Formats: sequence, C-alpha cells, structure tokens
Amino acid sequence: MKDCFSPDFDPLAANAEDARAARIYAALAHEARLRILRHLILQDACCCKEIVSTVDLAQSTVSQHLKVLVQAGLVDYRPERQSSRYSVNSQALNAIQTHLNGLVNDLADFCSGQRK
Amino acid sequence: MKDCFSPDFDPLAANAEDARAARIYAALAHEARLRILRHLILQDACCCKEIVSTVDLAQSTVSQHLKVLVQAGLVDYRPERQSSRYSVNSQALNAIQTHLNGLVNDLADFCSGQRK
DNA sequence: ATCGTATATCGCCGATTTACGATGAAAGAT
DNA sequence: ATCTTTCATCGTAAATCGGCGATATACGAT
Repeated sequence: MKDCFSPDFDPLAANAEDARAARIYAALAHEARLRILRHLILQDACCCKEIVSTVDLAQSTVSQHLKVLVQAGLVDYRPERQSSRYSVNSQALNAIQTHLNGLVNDLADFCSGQRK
Repeated sequence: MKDCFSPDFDPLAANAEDARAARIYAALAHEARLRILRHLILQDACCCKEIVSTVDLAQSTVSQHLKVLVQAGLVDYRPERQSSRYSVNSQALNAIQTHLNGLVNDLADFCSGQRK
C-alpha cells in the first residue's frame, strides 16, 4: 500500500504507471473499440473479418482500431495463415482495472478521513 | 444482471452507456489529467492556480484540461469570487469503475464458462 | 498461372487535441 | 482610481485521430 500520508509523499510525482494507464484509457476512449473489445471478450480469438461484420465500419478502419488496441496491450495479436487471431489480454484489462480502483480507493480513503 | 446468454443478446447492440463511458475514458487518457485528478482526490476543492503550481504547464493549458474533466463529468466546477473551486465527482468516478468492472466481469464469466 | 479471400498498410482529408501567449473580466488590495 | 491576482476564453500552430478507398501481401483454390 502506498503511503499517501507520509510527509514527503507527492501525489504529483512522475508516475510511470500513469503514462501506461493513459495509453490504455485512450484505447478505451472510442465507442467502436469498446464494441470490438466486448466482442472479443465474449467471442475469443476472432479474425478481423468477423469483427468487420459486426461493426458498421470499413475493413481498413477496423484494422486500425485493432491496431490501437494491440498497441495499448489490451489485445493480443497472432497472425495466422488465412485469418489473423485477435484475443483479449486479460492481464492488461486487470491492470487498468487496478489503476482505476487505485483512484477510487484514494477517494474513498480521503472521504472517510482514514489515516495509516 | 445483464442476460448475456439469452438467444437474442447482442453484445454489439448500440450501447448508450458506452458513449458516455468513452467520453470519460478520453478524459482519463492524458497523463496531466490523471495527475490533476489525483491531486483533486487527495486535496479536494482546489483552485486552478494551486493545480498550476503542481503541474509544469501554463495556466491556460491547465484550465483547458480542467474543462475536459468537467465536461466529462469527472470534476465539478464552482466559480467562486476570487478563485474557482474544482472537486472530484465521485459518482462519475464510480460510474466509470462500474463500466470497467462490467468488461472485466464479462471476461471472467466467459473464462469460467459460467452460465446463468 | 490466375482468381478470390483476408488482412495490413498507405495516402489523403477533415476534425479534434494539445500547447502556448495574449487578452479581458471580476474582485480584493492599496 | 489604480494595481494585482485569479481565471476563462480566444487565436494559433503543431500534432494526432478517425475515417475511407486504394493498394500490397499472403495464401488457398481452381
């Protein structure tokens, strides 16, 4: 547990996790990508074409969105002979959940006046 | 609980929550705004100047970032005589946490092969 | 060898974001 | 009345995003 109340604690110190978290939040910040991600969650290891068929976007656009998700680490990519396979990276999803929980918990701690 | 396994469930149906969630994720998708938000969490009801002093950015830039957070609903804004007051909207923070939990839980349910 | 399919990438564009300095408004201080 | 402080907004420039069609690659099928 972070010691947020020690005298030299600086909540604004360069936070390496924030940089990574910001990239993941950015990947989540588009309705189409949320749809794609949810599809991948419920139907693992999809190919690009299948996703195109469920989203009203051009194939090239979907490919771009998938690339964003992959670069953020939220989705794993396995190029296959005929059709590539995309699947959710549950670790990354858990990581961003943890990051967000950290914010919310800080708030909860503050509201309850809790000290270490 | 959403019935994700009913025959006519469509995970890709237009999801009104996704639009709002995407806006909030976008607000979180910047390191400076994460810093600002964390500062507001640990030190409620800050004025703009105080935040400027903790982030290496121009006052106008900070003001813009605050505007993004306010428009996303993550931060409340109360213009004051001398110095405006910004404070975290815990409801919005909880809402986005719930949205993210929804994704993660869907994944967990899928992995465990759980059915209703 | 040619065709069809699936996919990634390129080039282009309009829109949006991010940053800054400058300016103006509101209010307290002198 | 005149400064000073605080803050939002405007204008601007650079960068990035989001979308599309076109194209290139890879491979199975004919």
